[in-house]
Amino acid sequence: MRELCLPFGLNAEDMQQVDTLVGSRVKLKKGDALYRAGDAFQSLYAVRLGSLKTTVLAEDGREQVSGYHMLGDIIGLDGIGTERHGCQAVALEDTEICVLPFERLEDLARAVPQLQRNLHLFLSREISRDHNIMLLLGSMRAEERLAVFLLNLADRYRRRGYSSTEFVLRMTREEIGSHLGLKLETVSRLFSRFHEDGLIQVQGRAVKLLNAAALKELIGQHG
Amino acid sequence: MRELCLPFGLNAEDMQQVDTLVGSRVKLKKGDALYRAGDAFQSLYAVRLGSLKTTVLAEDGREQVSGYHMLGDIIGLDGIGTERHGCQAVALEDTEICVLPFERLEDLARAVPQLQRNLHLFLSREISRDHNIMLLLGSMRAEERLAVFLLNLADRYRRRGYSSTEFVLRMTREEIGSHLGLKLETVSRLFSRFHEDGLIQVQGRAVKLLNAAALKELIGQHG
DNA sequence: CGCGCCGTTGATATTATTCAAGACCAGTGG
DNA sequence: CCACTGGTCTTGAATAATATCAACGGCGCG
Repeated sequence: MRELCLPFGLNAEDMQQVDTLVGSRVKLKKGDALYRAGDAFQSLYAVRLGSLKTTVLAEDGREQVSGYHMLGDIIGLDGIGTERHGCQAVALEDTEICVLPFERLEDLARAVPQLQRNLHLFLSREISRDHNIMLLLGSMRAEERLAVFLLNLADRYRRRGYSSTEFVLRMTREEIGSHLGLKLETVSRLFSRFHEDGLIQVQGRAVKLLNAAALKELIGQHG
Repeated sequence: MRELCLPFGLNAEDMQQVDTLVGSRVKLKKGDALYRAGDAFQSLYAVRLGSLKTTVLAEDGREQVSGYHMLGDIIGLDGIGTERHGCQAVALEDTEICVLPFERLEDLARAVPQLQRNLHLFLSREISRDHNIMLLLGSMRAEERLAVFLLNLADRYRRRGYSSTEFVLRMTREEIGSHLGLKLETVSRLFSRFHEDGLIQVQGRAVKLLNAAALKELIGQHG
């Protein structure tokens, strides 16, 4: 956990300080909201166990999954600027969260340069991540989008020490579609097609990547 | 400028410190790159005059306009996490930039809480902005996208004291399309349609909003 | 004046959505 | 134990939205 999260690279002394930061732990059941759009922003949250989706809401009620978050991810970063959360975070399974009160985090960041650096890294990476999703949504075909999604997921599991070729999706087809700017039927069809083509094996939410190289090749083949 | 930018809300004393931060000024001509994808990250940049587009690059060479930036905007935020700029910034007209060396900015932010706060605000707002673009790209129809784009532009001009109803686009149809996930022909057709429908007046890049309310209504009407 | 880039518009093709029906699956209560 | 239910997933056929291809007009600049 430490390796992935904010305290990365801190010495023992600083670490002690950071330990005082963690306000509390929260346990969520599947479907519980960690925060909702419009809630006052007070804290960032680190995922300790389980996974969540975050969704952006449009004024007209439209909703889009903006991210899928697992162990070590920091969420709530978009709330800093607006004092209100602009999106919603909902647990996809039983999940545990560390609450990081943001004012204390800012105070501590002034005292501990490495922590400041890490905070900036996380903020900036979120921006890069979002840019990549924009690229995906704006210029990729449906097929490519799903391939990117699967490979990205595989990579994140790998980094956390899980199998990168075999995993169980925590999202429904609809949630995946919402994240990728596609309809659930399209996602379903693509899974079937990938399966037929021998790229993956799919049974409901259980996915096995059979030919990651071919999935990678798929990306970059414009319509 | 100060109102919009990082030093917002600082007292005179702190302001003096911040003044020492600005490393240098850069002048760009139309088409010049402020930085390119892959360049080492060292500084953030504040737009003093003119405008730029930033573009994300995919591995396969695909390119997408990720943002359009004007007076007071801070760009380069995505480079912090990766040590390399993940995107490219190109001037759309003659443009002047303040260079803000990031290490010094971090040092100063530890000393000046309000500056730290502002930096976090900018980072977080960029995230919110990106989430909104994701929503646009993932769930809006072409028509809605252009309406959002125009209204957003109008709002930004308004805040800067320019006319919010009459302005000259600095981007080509292709660049607008790239930003909105559309082809240039589609953008052109939409401009024509909005014109026919009396929503806007358009002549090349000169745009006049005739009925902003109707444009707003347009948003939220799903396919 | 001529060249190149930009923008417009039409006809056609493609892609993804919509609508619709049914299968599957887990949990629930009889 | 089984039928029932609601949510999820799959698949097909028809449809709508946007992309592609292509031609041309205009404008600015050397």
